[in-house]
Amino acid sequence: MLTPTQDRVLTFIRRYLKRRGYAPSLIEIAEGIGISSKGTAHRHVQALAEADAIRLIAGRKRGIELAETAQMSKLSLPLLGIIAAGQPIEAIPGQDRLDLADYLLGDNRYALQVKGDSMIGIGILDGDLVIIERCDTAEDNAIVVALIDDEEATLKRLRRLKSGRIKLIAENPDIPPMIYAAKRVRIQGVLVSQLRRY
Amino acid sequence: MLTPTQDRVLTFIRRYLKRRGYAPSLIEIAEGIGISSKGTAHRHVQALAEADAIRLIAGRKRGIELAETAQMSKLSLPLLGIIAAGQPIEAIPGQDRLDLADYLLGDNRYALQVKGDSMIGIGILDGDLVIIERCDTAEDNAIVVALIDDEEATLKRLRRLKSGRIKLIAENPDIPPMIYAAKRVRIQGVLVSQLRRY
DNA sequence: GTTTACAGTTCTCCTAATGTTCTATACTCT
DNA sequence: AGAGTATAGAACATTAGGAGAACTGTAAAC
Repeated sequence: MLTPTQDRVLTFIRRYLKRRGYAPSLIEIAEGIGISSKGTAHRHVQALAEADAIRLIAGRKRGIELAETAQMSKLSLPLLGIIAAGQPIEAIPGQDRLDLADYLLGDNRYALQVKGDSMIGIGILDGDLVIIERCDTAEDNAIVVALIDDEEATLKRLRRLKSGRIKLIAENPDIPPMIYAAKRVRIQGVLVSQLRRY
Repeated sequence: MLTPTQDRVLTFIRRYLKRRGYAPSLIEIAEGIGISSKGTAHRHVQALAEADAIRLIAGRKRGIELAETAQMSKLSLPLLGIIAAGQPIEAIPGQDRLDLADYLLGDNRYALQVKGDSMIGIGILDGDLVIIERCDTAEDNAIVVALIDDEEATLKRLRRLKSGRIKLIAENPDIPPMIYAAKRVRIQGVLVSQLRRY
C-alpha cells in the first residue's frame, strides 16, 4: 500500500488541511517532512494520488483534496450494519455510508405530516412525516396522495380496477377500501419515503 | 477549495458581517486584507462566489451573503401540512420547511438497517433504517441498541425493574420480553429516528 | 431631476509563488 | 547486482495575487 514516507506525507497533508483549511504547497510538504526538494515532494504526492489517498486538481496551486472528504456528502451518516434480535451487528458489505439526500431530497418533493391511523398496517403511524414526490400518475399498488372531488386529500394505496374505477385502500383492517369513478380522483404525488422522530 | 488568500477574504467578510451587520465594500475588503487594489478584491470575491462560499446579489452595493446561511435550504424540504383521511391538506401554522438535519444528523449518530419484525408494533419494519445516537445510558422506556453478554446486539425497548434487573421488550406480541441481570446488558445507543424508502 | 460620492466591474501589465518535468545520485533491501 | 524507493536541484510552465486605470451603475443629497 503506502510506503512509510508516503504515509508521513499524507499525515502531514491531513494535519495541514485541518489547521489551515487549504492544502500545503510542495515546498511546505518538503519542509514538513524534513527534505529540501520540492521535486521529491511532488513524487510523493503523485504516488498518493495514484493510490487514491488524495485527489489532485490538475494545474492548480495547492490543488490537493483528501479522498476521505470527497466521500462524505454533507448529508450522510455512517452506516454500521444490520441489527437483528439475537445477533451481533453485522456489517453491510461494500457500503459504509448512508446518503440521506438519496432517500429524502429531490426536486419535486415535499413533506406531509400524517394524521390518523389509516396506514398503520405498513408502519405509518399518527404523527409520522412522509416525503411525497409530486406527480399526476402512479403505478398500480403505489401509495399516493389522492385528491377526491377536489376536496379531500388522503394518503392511500392505489389500485385500478378492471372497470376503470379506482380503489383507494387504507392499510388498516378497520377502514374499508373506497371505490371511486376515475374522474373523481386526482393523484397529487407518490410516497417515496417516511420519517419518524422519537 | 479555497486558496489561502481567498480564505483570508472570507474570514474578513465573516467578521465584518458579524460586527456591523452589513457586508464590506470592495475597498474595505482590500484594506482589510492589506492590499490596495479593489480590482483584486473583486476577483477574490468572484472566486468565493464561484466556490459557493458566498452569494452575490447582482447590482447591489455590499451585496454579499454568506453561503452558510443559505446552505440550510439544501437540507430541507417544503412542509406542506397535515394529511388525514377525508380532509384536504391542512397547513401547519408557523412552519413551512422541514429541517432534515434536525431529524437525522448529529455528531454521535449512525444508521442501522433493521432485520426482522421484532419492533413491528411501533411501526419499525424489516429493512427500515434507524438512526441511533451513541450513548451508554438511556431513560426508562427508551428504545435502545443493547449489547447482551458482549455478544448479541439487539434493538429493544428498555425497562428497568425494581429488582435492578433489565427487561428488554420487543414490540411484537409474538416475542416475549427478556429479563437480564444489569451487568449483562450494555447500552450502545438510543433510537432517535427512523427512515424508510418505498 | 441633476449632481455627486460611493461602489462595483472590467481591463491590462506585472511579479512571486507554485507546479511540473527532468537528470543525477544515493540508500536499502533480497 | 538489480529493483524499489528516496533525495537534490535545475529548468521551465503556469497560476495566483497585486497595482492601478477607466468605466459603469447605485443611491442619496441637493
